[in-house]
Amino acid sequence: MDRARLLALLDEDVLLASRALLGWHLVRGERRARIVEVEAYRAGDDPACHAHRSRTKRNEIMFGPAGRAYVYFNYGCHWMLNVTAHAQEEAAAILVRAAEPLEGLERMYEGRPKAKRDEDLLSGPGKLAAGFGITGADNGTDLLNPKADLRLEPGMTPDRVLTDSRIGISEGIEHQWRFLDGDSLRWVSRPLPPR
DNA sequence: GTCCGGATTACCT
DNA sequence: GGTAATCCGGACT
Repeated sequence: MDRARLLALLDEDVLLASRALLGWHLVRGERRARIVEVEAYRAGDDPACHAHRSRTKRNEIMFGPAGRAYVYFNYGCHWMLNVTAHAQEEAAAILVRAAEPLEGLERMYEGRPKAKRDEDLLSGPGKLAAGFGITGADNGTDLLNPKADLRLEPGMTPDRVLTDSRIGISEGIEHQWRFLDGDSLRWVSRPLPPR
């Protein structure tokens, strides 16, 4: 999976792109982590998506090109990192929920001073943003540009992908649009429910 | 394991 | 001016 292939998937189908995004590396300076958990959101048939109701100042990045960072603040204390998908009217995004720290863990602990174990560093969307120092200033970054400060790089594709309902929403819970690397469950934001 | 406060943004009335 | 928001961390049991 190279950048061109991921970008094509982002333009075509946010659900396939979400699966494909698992295993990619999120890189900033000396910090590097492998994405192990994501969620898909899309405007057309998904009331949980910020772009479902209307285009606003907050969500307008989602209406632009695919592969950009959509960063927003919520609950008064947490930044969230999304990757935009689709194009133009078909607004969609992929929320990056958790990653396995690979390099630059000392820098991640600086952003997450209360973390006690490596598993606490990036195991949640707010934690991940804090560990990478992601804020609204990163909104709109082209994550597939190899020269970008914050970017995506190809990594090891998971052998098996698990699905679940998305977390923290009230509508659209019937969709199994949470995707996890089945062999990296120690790094995810919350365990899968028993089934 | 469960509960509960947090403190900002931007959308809406 | 009100409120809801793709949640986290600390304090408990």
